[in-house]
Amino acid sequence: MTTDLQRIQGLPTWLIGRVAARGRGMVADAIAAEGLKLMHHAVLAATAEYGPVTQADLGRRLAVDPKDMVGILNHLQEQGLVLRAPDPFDRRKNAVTVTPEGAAVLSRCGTLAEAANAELLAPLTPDEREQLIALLNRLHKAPESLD
Amino acid sequence: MTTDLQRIQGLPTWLIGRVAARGRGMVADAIAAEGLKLMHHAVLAATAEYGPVTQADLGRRLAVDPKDMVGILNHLQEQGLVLRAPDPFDRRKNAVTVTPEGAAVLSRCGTLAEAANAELLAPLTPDEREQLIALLNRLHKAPESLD
DNA sequence: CCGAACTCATTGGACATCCCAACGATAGGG
DNA sequence: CCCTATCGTTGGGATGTCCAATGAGTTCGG
Repeated sequence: MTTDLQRIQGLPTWLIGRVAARGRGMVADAIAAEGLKLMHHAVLAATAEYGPVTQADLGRRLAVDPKDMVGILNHLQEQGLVLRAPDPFDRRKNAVTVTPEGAAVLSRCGTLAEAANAELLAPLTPDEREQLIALLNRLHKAPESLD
Repeated sequence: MTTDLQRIQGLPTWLIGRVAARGRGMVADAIAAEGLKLMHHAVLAATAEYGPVTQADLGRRLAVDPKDMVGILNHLQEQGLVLRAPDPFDRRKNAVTVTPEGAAVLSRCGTLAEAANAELLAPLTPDEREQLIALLNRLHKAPESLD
């Protein structure tokens, strides 16, 4: 007999949620050594990639609420990792850029995050890790054609 | 050249987190039709499985904070889906049981949740779905021997 | 040129989750 | 009969996600 609980806990969404929560915690612990939270790390990386970029743009690319983006950038700015400068061509916008120190922190955090990922995937063989990533990529890229 | 952003967004933890968030939302939307939240559904299912069970037991099994368990059970009880009766053998405890209506809602929610899961995994073949579940199970069962 | 509609950054609040700490009532072991 | 532990409950705080609204500024149609 299959119970309702087993029915739920055997569901892929439940399983994925559990693994995601654990991985999230592991990466968060890892990059905490650099004083960054998960989203701070992502925002910093996106800022580095897209050069001078507006907050609204960052929010859209990372699916972060504008309100939360304000707080994240405040924190990053207080740590001297990013700069907010008024855009001379559109005075509504802030042009966000990465400082040299921000780039250095970003580089170190990337390494820490990769180490945490390796630890999470430790039970799998290299082949299996590629399988997992490939499967997840198909589930991720399926709905959102533009990202 | 690989940017820091791509470095992060290609990480398994990032992918899993995105897929988990989407799956969570899909299941939540599905069972919202029955007036239940995710945790309410899980608690209801655990209550159905373990028969008369104490709140503390439910909390331990589902890793839910006792404080939050109070609120969840209050809500379920207001909807007439569970009953809290004093345990005659240990008057500290509440024996939580599922009402017939709770069992009916639970059954319908299980079907809805499975439909949402099927939608999430639609891009994969049946074989690939089994692969994914097997890989996730190994990542999930690795750390916690008792669950 | 002017107003309507939009975008931008920011603020406010609603909720869920998680952690820590207490409390009165009750149970069990020494 | 104490001492310790557990149970349900209440309280507070920290964090993360989401939706609504505001004032400043921009764009576009008429």
